[in-house]
Amino acid sequence: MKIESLIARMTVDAVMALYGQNIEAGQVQVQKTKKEFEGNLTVVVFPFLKMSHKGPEQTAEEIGQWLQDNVEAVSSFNVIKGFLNIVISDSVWLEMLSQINADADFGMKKATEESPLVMIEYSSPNTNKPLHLGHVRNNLLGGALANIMTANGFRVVKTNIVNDRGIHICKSMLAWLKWGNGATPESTGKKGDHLIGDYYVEFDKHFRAEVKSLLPADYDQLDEKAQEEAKSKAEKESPLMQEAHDMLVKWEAGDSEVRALWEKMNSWVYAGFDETYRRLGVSFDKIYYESQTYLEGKSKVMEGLEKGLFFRKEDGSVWADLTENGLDQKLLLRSDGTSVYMTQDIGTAKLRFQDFPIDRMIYVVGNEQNYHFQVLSILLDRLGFKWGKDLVHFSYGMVELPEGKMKSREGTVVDADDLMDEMIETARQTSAELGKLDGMSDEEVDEIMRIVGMGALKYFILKVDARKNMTFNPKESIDFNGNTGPFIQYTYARIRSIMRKADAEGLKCSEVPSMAAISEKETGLVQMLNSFPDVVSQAAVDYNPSVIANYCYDLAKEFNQFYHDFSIMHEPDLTLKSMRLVLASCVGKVLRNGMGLLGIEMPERM
RNA sequence: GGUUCCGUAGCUCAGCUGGAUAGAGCAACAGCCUUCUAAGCUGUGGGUCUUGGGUUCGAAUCCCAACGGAAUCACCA
Repeated sequence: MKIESLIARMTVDAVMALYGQNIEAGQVQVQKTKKEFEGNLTVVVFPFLKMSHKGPEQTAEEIGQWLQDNVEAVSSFNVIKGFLNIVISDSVWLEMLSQINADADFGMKKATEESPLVMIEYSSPNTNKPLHLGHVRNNLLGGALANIMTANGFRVVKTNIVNDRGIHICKSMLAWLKWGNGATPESTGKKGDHLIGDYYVEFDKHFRAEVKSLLPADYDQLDEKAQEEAKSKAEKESPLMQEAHDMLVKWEAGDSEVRALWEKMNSWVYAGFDETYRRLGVSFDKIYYESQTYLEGKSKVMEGLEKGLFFRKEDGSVWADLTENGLDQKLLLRSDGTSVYMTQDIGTAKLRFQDFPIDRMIYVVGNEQNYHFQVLSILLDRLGFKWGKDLVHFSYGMVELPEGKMKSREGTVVDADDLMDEMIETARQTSAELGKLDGMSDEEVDEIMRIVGMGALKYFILKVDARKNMTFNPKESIDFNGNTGPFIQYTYARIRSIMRKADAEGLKCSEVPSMAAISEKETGLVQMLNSFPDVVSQAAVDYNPSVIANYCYDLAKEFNQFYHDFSIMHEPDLTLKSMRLVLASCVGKVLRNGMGLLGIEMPERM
């Protein structure tokens, strides 16, 4: 049993024995004792004053005395105001450490056949542009969440819905045909997704020039409203846009030439995405493509229409009435019968449910789509999906630049590949300045700099609460000091260094000596380690990887102070030395496990 | 205007199932490399937790209101 629960339960007994009152264990507040006071655990006694009819000090004194007399684990206590600080005996800590040490997968639960099946959707890119910083946050959160759910004993299916059809793809295709001169990733040496992205930009450039030329001569003299109308008219008349639309129509009709080009260009993009995913360290168990799911949604909506769940307007469009849910009416099929975004998500849900017995569905999608998922949840529930009502929209905040949102028009979009390259390069420079690279082979340097650079990037993004918008300043490159990934990696590398030295001396750290004297600093570390499983489960309950990141930082920080105050390898007392080796080894293990959940690798040296 | 989210140190963020003197990092300043890796450690300065009410023995945390910011409310995806 956990030591906190034990104390809470024994406090219940104490209140019964002393005051004859029955309370629940849940009513007892047991918390970690603050650093400046002596003790390991603190019981807040204010809630019991009504039962004891005595002052806080006296009540705490009585309960403390009872606990010390009746509970073996309690070795002493002290009272400050209404706070009962309890000192837990050394043997309890040593036993706890021994258990943590014995469990290689400490904090990780295993799934069984009966475990609930959770499907997590993340990434969900469009195939007309390369991935940017916003996608990086999405992918890292999605990947981390998948790890966290797995560590909590769920069966997890990671999925990706690729938006591979639509007008935006046609724009890229058209631009490539017109101005591409047959360029390929091979001929240009460019990643496929970047190549396609360039033609998307190219289209936009020509398109805007064309629109400008189509504007009436007196455009500048018009008032704002008239300007807007004129612009919208010009955009519709634009031959380029018409061509793109024609291409989309051909695509829908299955025109073999258009389809062949579409497939060729998409395959370039996928090759590019795969490389970015590989570097980010994320993967998927099942990928869906909108080109394969968008028709499914239509049939599902028609099914709902027949059942009377939806209604048809005079112009032929199909709607859902959500007024009883406090929302508006929502379009599901256009008057021309084509599907909208919502329809596609319904279709995707249908296919997923056919493919897997899903118990819970988590969508990792930005908070700009909160309304969409509120509606989707209601619609899926009406259509009879058992997880529809409780679908989880893991809604994360936007990544903003100091001057505001990223805008592709202004060229302020932070590209994912560039960012990773920069992080690794910065890691290399920093390391070289610190003289860390001496005596390492080129391969070793490459590998460690990749781990450190990516660790800095991932930690930077995952340490902040997923729900909040975050600011990224490209000019001030991501830090390597303080509350950062590299700090935690560095702490780990030092622990590994100690382990190598111990190994060279022939010391084993498999067992905890039962009689070692353990200091307050050490019990603090053991207590922290022991709370790791709670942190992991809290991260899953709140859908928030940041609690793990912040926990790892706290643990690493605490160990660094310990490392500074105590010498492990120079400790003459062998019992103490052996206990500290186990402690260091456990800290290393928990740091590796915790950071592993965030998808952050740990270097053996750095 | 409706809905949702956010407002904590100069900056970036923790803390939020109510508990002790609100914590880190960055930036500034002062120390520490004969000691297991100084990407580290120690210290100093920096706060009306947006504001005003309410509940409570006790509120950054819960409730209400105001102010400020973001997102969304498309026959876009």
